[in-house]
Amino acid sequence: MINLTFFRNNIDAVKQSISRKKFACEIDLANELDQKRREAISLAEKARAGQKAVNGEMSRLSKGSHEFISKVAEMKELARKVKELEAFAKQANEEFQKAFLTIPNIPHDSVPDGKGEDDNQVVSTWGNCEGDFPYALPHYDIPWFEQMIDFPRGVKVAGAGYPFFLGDMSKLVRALINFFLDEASNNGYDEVHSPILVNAQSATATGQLPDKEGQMYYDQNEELYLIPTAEVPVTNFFRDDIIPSEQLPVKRCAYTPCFRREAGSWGKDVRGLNRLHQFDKVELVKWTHPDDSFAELDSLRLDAESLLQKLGLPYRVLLICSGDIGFPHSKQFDLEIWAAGQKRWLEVSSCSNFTDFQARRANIRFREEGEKPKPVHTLNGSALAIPRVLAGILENFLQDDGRVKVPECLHQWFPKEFIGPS
RNA sequence: GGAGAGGUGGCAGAGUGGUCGAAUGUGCCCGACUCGAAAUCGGGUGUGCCGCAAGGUACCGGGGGUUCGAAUCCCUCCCUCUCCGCCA
Repeated sequence: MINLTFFRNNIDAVKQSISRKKFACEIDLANELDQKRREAISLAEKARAGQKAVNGEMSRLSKGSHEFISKVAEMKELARKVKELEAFAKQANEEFQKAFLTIPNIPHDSVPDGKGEDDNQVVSTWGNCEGDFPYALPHYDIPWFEQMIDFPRGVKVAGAGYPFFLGDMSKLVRALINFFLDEASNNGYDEVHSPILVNAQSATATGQLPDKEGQMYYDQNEELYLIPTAEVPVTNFFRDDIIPSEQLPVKRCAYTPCFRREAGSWGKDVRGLNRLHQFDKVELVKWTHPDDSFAELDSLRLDAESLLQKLGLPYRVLLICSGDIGFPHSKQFDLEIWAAGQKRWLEVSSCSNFTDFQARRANIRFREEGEKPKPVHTLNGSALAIPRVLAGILENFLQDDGRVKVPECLHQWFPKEFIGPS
């Protein structure tokens, strides 16, 4: 959530900024409910103070005394009133909180205006983008593709979007995970292995709830969500914590499977590895001092970019426009690789600064010498999503002999020069 | 899954209906003593919300209830520990 004091004092500016985003929210209603809530709290607390004062007197009286007994009778009415006012204040507060929770984060000034993905800005490109790859094929059209990535068996066992990766392909997946994790460690991110189911409170803190309720798999028995990204459990590690300021920035990385129902988006771009219900991803997460978060976003993005450069995959960097940016995001960059077989861009990373939006929801704070605790800024980025990176490798590095050349940086974990039919 | 015990401030640990945001110890900070330190002594030491402020209010695992009044009694949920069962 955004800063309440700022919200109160800058309603018009907030309205203006948020109107740049695509999310509908009732700012006036929230503001109205805030005022209502404050009045209600004030009234309830005044009544309660009166009650407490009399109770203090009563505690000094002897229980059987006339004075005591008459006070009990007198206080019954006040007690009833206090209860009523407190219930009203509680309800007013809940109504406000609910409305306030639907207000998205304010986009940063550097975020360009735009209506949708067509208005995203290409910030930079690297490598042979949209260039000539003479032997490239869409990865799903490579003759031996289904020998190594078995979709029909996945359909039988689980459903569409849950393929098996077989033999060398499985090893290549593992090599990518190891490469990404080791690179992250080298860049100063501490590795964590996290839960892949989370409770509603965690999903709310990072902003998946209530915004993306229908996109997550849910276990009704345990009331747990399968994570759509490691961002959720990893960020929530510090929920309700105060991080000593000298520890900032905290940098962590995690490999997890990710689960997305992709409700509504099934039907387009679904072939092969482009969009799966379950996929592997290494995620980078940072908790930073508010003054440093945008600089940290740039370095986070560069950390992710360096992986693509080492893999030799051409890519472009998109600065996501206001109309396409996510709900809790302040600023967002996407990295898209050029998949030469499909002749299209594939998003393999999204690097974002959430400023204090998640930190307020999650109550993650830092404390500076002699100061009150303040919310940190949280950031995260994929580094990287594995199936689409794999798709890029298969398509771009396909040779005339039908085999795929494996990038050198993976040889430490995948000690073969080529992958293909055995 | 079953039976029992328990969840109090950074930590330890009292408190079983009233003056309790909460004894005491410990840790931490400031000061005194000291050349300096240790020891000792004195003082301080949570967070949120409402309020311009003074101040008020809330928080003893979460939620609900009883009562004029709840850390304390009742209900419920969660978690931890011990024993049993099951099991990677």
